[in-house]
Amino acid sequence: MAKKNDRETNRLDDAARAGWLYYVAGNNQDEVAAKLGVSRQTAQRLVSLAISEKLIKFRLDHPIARCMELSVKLKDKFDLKKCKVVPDDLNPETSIQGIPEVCASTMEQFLKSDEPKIIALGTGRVLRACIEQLTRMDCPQHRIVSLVGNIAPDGSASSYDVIIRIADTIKAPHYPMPLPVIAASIEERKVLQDQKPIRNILQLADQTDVTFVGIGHMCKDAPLEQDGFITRNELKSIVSQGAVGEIVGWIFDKKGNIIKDSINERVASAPIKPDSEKLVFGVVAGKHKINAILGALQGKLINSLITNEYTAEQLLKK
Amino acid sequence: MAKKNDRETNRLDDAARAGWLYYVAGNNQDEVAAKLGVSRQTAQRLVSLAISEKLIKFRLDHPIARCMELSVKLKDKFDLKKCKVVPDDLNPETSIQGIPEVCASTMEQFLKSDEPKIIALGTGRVLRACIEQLTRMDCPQHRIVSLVGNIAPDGSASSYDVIIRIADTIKAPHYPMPLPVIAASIEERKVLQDQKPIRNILQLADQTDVTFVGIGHMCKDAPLEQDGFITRNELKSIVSQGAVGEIVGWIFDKKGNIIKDSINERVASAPIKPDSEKLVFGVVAGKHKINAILGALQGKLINSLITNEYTAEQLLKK
DNA sequence: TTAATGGGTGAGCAAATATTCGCACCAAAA
DNA sequence: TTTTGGTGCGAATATTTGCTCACCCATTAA
Repeated sequence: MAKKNDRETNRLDDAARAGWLYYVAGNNQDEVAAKLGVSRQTAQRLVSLAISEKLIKFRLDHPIARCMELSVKLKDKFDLKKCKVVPDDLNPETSIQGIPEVCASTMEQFLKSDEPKIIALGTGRVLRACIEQLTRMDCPQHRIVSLVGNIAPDGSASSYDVIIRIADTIKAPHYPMPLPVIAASIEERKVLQDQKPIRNILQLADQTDVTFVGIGHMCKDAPLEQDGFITRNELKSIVSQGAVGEIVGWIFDKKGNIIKDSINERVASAPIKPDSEKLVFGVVAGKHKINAILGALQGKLINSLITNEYTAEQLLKK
Repeated sequence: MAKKNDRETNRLDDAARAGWLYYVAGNNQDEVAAKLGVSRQTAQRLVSLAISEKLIKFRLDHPIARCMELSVKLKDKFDLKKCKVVPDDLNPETSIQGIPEVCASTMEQFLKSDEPKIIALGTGRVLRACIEQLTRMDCPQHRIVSLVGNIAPDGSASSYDVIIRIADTIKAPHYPMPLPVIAASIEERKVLQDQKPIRNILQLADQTDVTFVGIGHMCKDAPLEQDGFITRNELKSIVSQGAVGEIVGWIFDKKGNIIKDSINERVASAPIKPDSEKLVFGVVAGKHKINAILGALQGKLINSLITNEYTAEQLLKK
């Protein structure tokens, strides 16, 4: 017994030595092998043993390290396909500092592809900031489709519509949706959506390869209300039914279920499919968005996330 | 200016990310590249940037780590060819715990070689313990030679002679030195050493490829006195001349110079050559040995060291 | 405007590292 | 004693990594 223990300990000692020589002293495995008087293969085994036995630890001295950790934890906890966490700056509770840059570079990864892709976008302040960070490029192979109407209640084009803006930057065929976000009635929605071009767009939206959406909160200063798509009373009513957030107009509860309500019945946006096979990025951060994000994650309305440290930490606390 | 700064910061951020993904998350460089949206080459550059910028730190969670550090420092400070430091256990001030094993495995490295080698050994408690740790093997290609006489003043063979013991274990031709450590007079030494076989042995000792010796201290309980090779008065006398230690009977001062004294003139051991090209291991540890070791190191009587953490630390303090 | 400069890039190759496989060894069980 | 399961080894092989080189592109100086 003691013998066996001894032998194991010795092996671990050697592993530690090998790990030290390899990582700390910067020897290669041949040198490690020579210094330890063993074959190179054995040295390699010892090094990998040192790693697998956690004798050797890697530590990253950089603020980014925390973000990477959070990202992995979020992926784990919410079963995300992708997750990026940007470092906090000042006011991480309210600022989206840094997110647009990361979102833009994520988008660019897809845009750089030669293979034609359909990219779907929501609207909102965050996405708007994101596309402003995109670098100019020629992407005639891709199609950009809007999931959500761009017509404000007063008839003007929504100033947060992103499709028009992105068109300049990346020179791709683009498909804005000339509809209000929320129709006046169920009938109106039906008529509007039955238009041939709109049907076309909806069909495109159904085939999307990757989606980027913001997430709206439903408490005070809800974007839907702020932009005049719903009234304060409608807001109160739907919140009383459990609404915590909204994606391209679809209002959901804390489980991520779309609430059956007269508002949702009039939403003219493309439908959102829970648990999509394709990447669906939520691009969102902030204290007042936490519950909305949690809902979206619960219902798998999104399967990827771009957020900041603060928000990531809050999400992990729940 | 700010722009350039930003770009550099971003690059470091990416390097940190790459380093994290590579070392902490265990991705390979292709995966890192994919996740960062860059080419593999770029990912590789980022990873090596993370190393060269010291963003990533390696830490070894194992007692061995400290030993390796000490070993490197000792090598550096005393210009050693080899140095092994074994982890402290209980009573590192007096115990040689662990040293025999390491010394034995060091010896085995040489013994395993197919190329014939001449291996020289001193005597002493530590070396004796070392050869007891040797595993049995057939080494007819090597020759083992003793540097020091094995005859005690009373005519018996010294019980700490290691040559005889090692012969059983490794089945190599061996050359014990049938002499007292210290002759009764200069004339006796000359006569003894002029014997043909002894001359042969001394010549062999001169060609040694690698040497292992203990180091004796000269203060209270000096091994030379304990074993009856010198009297207490002789000890006192030579200590008053600056003696701090002895190797195979040669007594030296704190500079490592062999003291010109009537004792040293009678030492019948093979001469020790300072600053040898070949490896000369001192195998030694303990509080009361520190000054002796320091002397031997100063005079380059040894150029390699096997010791324990405690001793290593003490040596570095001086 | 053009030419030089310098940093970054990908391709391709060489070096280093990881893995797989068959074998030998050892210790516990039969 | 033989068997058996586990473990480590070297050799061969597959994969990964590091390096060099030619090139590109943005910036700067002429």
